[in-house]
Amino acid sequence: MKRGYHHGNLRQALVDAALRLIAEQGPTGFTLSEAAKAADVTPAAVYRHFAGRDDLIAEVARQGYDIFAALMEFAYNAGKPTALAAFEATGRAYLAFARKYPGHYMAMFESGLNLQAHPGLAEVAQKARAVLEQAAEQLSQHLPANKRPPATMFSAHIWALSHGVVELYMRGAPGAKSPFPPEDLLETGIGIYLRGLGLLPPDA
Amino acid sequence: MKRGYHHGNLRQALVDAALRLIAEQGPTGFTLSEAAKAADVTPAAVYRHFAGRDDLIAEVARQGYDIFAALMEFAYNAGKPTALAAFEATGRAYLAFARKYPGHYMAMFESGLNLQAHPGLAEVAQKARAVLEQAAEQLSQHLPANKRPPATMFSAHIWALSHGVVELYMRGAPGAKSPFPPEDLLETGIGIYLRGLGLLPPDA
DNA sequence: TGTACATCAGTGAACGCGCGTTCACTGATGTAC
DNA sequence: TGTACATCAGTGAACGCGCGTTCACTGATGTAC
Repeated sequence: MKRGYHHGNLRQALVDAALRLIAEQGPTGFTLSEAAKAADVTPAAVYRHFAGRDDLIAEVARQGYDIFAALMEFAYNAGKPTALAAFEATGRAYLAFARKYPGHYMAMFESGLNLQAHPGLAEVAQKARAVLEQAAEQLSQHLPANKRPPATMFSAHIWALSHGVVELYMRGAPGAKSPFPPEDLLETGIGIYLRGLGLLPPDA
Repeated sequence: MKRGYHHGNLRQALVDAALRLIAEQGPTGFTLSEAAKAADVTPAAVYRHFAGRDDLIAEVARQGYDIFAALMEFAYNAGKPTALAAFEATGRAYLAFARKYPGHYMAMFESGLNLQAHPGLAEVAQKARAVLEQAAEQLSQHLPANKRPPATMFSAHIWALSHGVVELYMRGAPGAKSPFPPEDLLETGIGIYLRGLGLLPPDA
């Protein structure tokens, strides 16, 4: 494990330590000093790689959005050629991401950091959002134009439902336990929603 | 404003100060010392009325659940005799509560406090939840028994959607701005969902 | 291959700060007579 | 109504702590010759 005086890749080691700490204690419980200690390094060393605490969290979020966008993109492509299958796959991918990358997810959605304040963060966040919007756009082509809701509203509904399921039913949740597996909850919820749009047969 | 040496109702004054601070800075940014200062009192005085910082937050949440349950109950009753109207009214009430009582809302859903750790908190939370579940139960009576989802799943969907809308589209949101008014987003989302359940005509 | 030197990643000590919490206290308030 | 006294809400000082951040430094690494 001895890597000599210089660390080798301290920057990413700090990100990884931050990820673990954020997943364990939430983004606000996370401290720069702890992350430094976890990486076997003095707190001051962090400043060789990041402007400060917020900048480290922002980098975690940035990597999160990257992974997230890639995952959504992959799910979307895997679901093609059916617009419906592609759309449903992105919904599942949302939850899978939240489960598999809790530290990233928290840094992205629960740290309260300002997307505009960190260069590049807003763009990569928008890129992730765009995948879902594209899936919604394609799917809404299957609706008669007159009763077609805007695709952005469409995807906002799904995004909100997914986020709500994660926050309320996937976390160790405040005291209560989930009545249903989050995955089932989202799956059925999206199913009912799509039926309501006329994209699934009423008796499916 | 002089109320003499004794404060009069310091307990509630501290709760009110906490509410304002939590609404402004989030539940984790909130400090006991600031709350004390806002109530024109020494930090130590807080300990005459609360066991500590967490206990004060818990009391804010407790009062929040009380108001929340009352609001939901009122909306539910005002929507009767139609099960559908009653149900939709509770959805609107959820958002109205989040908007009108942001400090309470944050203490309840974003402070990460353990419902079980504070006596009475779990009960009052359950009471609030029960109102929505009751509305869902009644509404699901209008569905053929064979294709009726469990009412708890039903209400979980609506709860998740509502919470997601609040977190993602009602807050000053991380950098982005909402594409739609949150109220519209929830209204249309619930509408589509109910149509999917067969509780609204397909062309409504 | 060997030497001199520049670079710069990480050190270690220190800082000022605000936090939650404790403690012995004081003096306004309420009550008993 | 007046006096003596018990209560207890709020004071003020102090504590230990961990935080984010700064600074002059050191010594391992990489490069030029």
